[in-house]
Amino acid sequence: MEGSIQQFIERYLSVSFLVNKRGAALMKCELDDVTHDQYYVLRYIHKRGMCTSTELADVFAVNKSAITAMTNRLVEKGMIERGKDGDDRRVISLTLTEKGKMWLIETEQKVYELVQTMMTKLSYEEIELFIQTYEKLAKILQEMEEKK
Amino acid sequence: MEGSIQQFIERYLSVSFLVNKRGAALMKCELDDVTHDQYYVLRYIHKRGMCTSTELADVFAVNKSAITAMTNRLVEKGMIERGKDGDDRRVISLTLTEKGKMWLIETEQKVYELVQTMMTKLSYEEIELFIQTYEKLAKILQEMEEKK
DNA sequence: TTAAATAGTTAAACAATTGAACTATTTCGA
DNA sequence: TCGAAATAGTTCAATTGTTTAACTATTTAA
Repeated sequence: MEGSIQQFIERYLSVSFLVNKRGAALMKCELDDVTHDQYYVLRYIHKRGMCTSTELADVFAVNKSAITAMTNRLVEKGMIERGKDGDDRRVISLTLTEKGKMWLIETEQKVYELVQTMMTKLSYEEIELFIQTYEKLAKILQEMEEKK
Repeated sequence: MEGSIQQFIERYLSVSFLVNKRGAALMKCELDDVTHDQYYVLRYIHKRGMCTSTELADVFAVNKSAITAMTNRLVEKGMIERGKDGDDRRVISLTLTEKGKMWLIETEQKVYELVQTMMTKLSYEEIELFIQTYEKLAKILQEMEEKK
């Protein structure tokens, strides 16, 4: 039993790193001059409608200054814009520009096709179970992080 | 049915990115002055006993010059060493130094504990199925890459 | 035997990241 | 209510990972 857990850990470490590296490499082909990380930031902002630097830094588990740098690049590319709103004048809201929305919708299409070709090699049930467990892991990781 | 696949893709994209970012952030705490990527390179070399730049570049899906840069840093840190061996004098073999081995063994311990705390929140069967599917995905990705 | 292929390096450029110091604004407790 | 502490975001310098193109050295093969 103990030995098996060890093996699980070993297998998990190997496979998770590989799938991510290779997945990112494949996705990059569909992303024009936007990077992999930038794509996820655009996705997140779009899903939320708008958000703040602090929220992005929390969600992606990086420093706020990393977010400033990334959003600078996205603003330069015309994908997002900064705006002041709300009563708190310290807060800066980030939203997609029209160009950003257009780009995202187009790109989501391509990325979806990519993920779909990958997924359709598995059964419906297998995907369902896999994602469910993955989501549990996300929750567990978040709790572990909060404990620190 | 179509709608569900769309949702799977959406959920997969969100959760895979998050688990990786957060997982990497947690792991980083255990890695002293070695980075997350460097850790995986050390792991890989250790598992294989020795390997070459070209092999690393293939496995991690990056350019060979990226590997040169990384191995330079690992050599500077005294973790690995370059050696000539074999008949082909173009090939440079990469192996862990004693210090590198020591460090890896110590660190694997800590990382294993981390992954273990994560995994023990799931049932044995769930982990088994999850990793099996993950490994299938790795294989599928590799095939997709080769097709290009 | 020479042309093509392969293994690896170098250099310039860019993206992501951290940490510390900073500005501007808000919150809160005495 | 006032002043100190907290919060939101930026700036700057440094490190790391990455790509691309040009390069050296060696091997393979026509």
